[in-house]
Amino acid sequence: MMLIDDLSVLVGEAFAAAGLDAQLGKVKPADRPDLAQFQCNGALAAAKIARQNPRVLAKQIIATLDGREEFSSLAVAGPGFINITLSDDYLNAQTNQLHHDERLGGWRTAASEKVVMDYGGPNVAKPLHVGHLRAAIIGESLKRIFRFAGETVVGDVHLGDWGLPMGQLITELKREQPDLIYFDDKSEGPYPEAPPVSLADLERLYPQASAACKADKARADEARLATADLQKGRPGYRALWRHFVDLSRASIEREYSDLGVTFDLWKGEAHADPLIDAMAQAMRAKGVVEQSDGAEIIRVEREDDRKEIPPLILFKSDGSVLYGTTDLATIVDRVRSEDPDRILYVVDQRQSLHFEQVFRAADLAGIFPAERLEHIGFGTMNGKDGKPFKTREGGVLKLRDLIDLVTGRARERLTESGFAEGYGEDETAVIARKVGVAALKFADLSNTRTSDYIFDIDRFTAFEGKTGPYLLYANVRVRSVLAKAEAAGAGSPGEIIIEKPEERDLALVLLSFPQAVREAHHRRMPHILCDHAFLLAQAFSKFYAACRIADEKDANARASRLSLARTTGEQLSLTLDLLGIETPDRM
RNA sequence: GCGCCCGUAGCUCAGCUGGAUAGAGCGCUGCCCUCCGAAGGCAGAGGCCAGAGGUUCGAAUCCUCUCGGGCGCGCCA
Repeated sequence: MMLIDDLSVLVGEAFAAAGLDAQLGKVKPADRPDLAQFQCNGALAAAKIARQNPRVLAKQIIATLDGREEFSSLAVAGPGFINITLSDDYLNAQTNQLHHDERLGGWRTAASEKVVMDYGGPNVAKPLHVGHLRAAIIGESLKRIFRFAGETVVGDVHLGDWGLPMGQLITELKREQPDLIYFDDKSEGPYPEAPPVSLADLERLYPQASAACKADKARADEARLATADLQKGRPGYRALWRHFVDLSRASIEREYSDLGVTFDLWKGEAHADPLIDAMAQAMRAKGVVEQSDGAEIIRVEREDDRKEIPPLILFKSDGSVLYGTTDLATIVDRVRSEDPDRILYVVDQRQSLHFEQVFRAADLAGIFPAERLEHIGFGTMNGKDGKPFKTREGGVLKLRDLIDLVTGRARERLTESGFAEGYGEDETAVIARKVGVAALKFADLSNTRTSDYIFDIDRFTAFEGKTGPYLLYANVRVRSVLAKAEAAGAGSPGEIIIEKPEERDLALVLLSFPQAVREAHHRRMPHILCDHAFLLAQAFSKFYAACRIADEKDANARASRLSLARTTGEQLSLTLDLLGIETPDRM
């Protein structure tokens, strides 16, 4: 069910009856809510094609529709807009239907697909930082939206566990503890079960190594060599690497989980490694691989390219692989183990050229069709100076610190407002975390996915206005009023009969939910659902301010409003859930 | 150099498959709790949609150019 489609069909039939394209009957919410609820601009377009007066055409369309029970008013306005207002009977019927729908009107795709979604990309030995935030929360939301829309989704973290950083770690550790058995080139194991380092060591070693390699070419070469050895299977290095990965994974998983982000697969670049040789063989046999300066490359440029697309390097001149190679092999792995219809990469927009190369190479090699590989790029989080965000000390802000910060602010706010009085320490802590994380996620998700935005800590921890906490607050008030009604024996929710303008507006927002889901899914844009959640919470707040609910004297009105409130609460929590935002029962 | 993205209210952002008076939040000025949670509601001030051309009955939206900002461009990930 989708109100706007039903209306479009009706109006489209009127256009068809006039000998015009039914597509012209497309109805959308009115730009001028003071004049109507919906509008159709088709007469203007039709007039252009048919070389007729748009107002005359619009009148003709209206004449066909006039008298239908769906409408209370149809009018021509301005140059030829058709303004549409629904009859309350029709609106009541639609709203009651939505109220009884298990999916609250939620849209579902007609052609369900199996989708692998890649929205992780954390690196071994590096704690998550704000740079991982967007991928994680946009990906988590898209996963939920896709699933709600009826797709089958497999989320994969795609751990960065196989590149040069691994060689850097190995060589750095070797400098500190050269006597470890892992570095003995005569040893083939077995190696100790316990890791030779702690997580803290790892997080210290990596930046140390990275800086050293940048400063000193010899160190960089050494790390490159170690990377190549690791990839070739040197036993000591493999054993050491296993420890690194295991240590990191546990910590990374915990941090994602604090954000409410989960993955179905915890594979990494290394999983694809064993597939590389056979893949390369097949590619060579297919004739898509060339030699160039000692490296093996795949040329992916095309005649009609507007820019130069560099070739994808399959093997470097020293024989080791790059992330393009592992990305390709990862597609091979995903095809084998998941057999997906589509693969989505939720990765920073700046990687777009890389993905273009990988997608083309995959297509050329017959691994997977490029049109079913999508780079869901997102904008960079910048500081107030417009450059990628850095802390005052110039470092990257760790996700853990950010979560602690917003949770702390939420906690302060909770105590000063007196909301959490008498809730007990455990519950208060849980609420503070939910409120803080909701603020964080909503602030990020409500930006258009593809655009860069300014990371402003005050905005991320704001609790008024268009924020996560405002939505949680609205949701909590719905629950609260319903609980009060029940406690007071106010009867149960009944048939929705709209009387006041605030009720009408709320109903219209409720009925726009399916569109929001369809649009968010179609464009892979969670911010569309953020807007819906905000509009819904706002419409509810106005309704709540204007109408008595639990203590309304008239029993029919009370039952109707209880239904409206309940439906609003359900749809609001559902929408928040699709955004990956947890809702406390009270706060 | 080539290519991509962006420039909308004091600030942060929507709107961009062309359509009426360009929206929201924050901030600012007022008002509203003897009434279901004021993290709320109501009202107000605030914009030549970077600039210049063009297409069109109609442009924030499409095209061209200019200015300003960001990003990417074969052996890092």
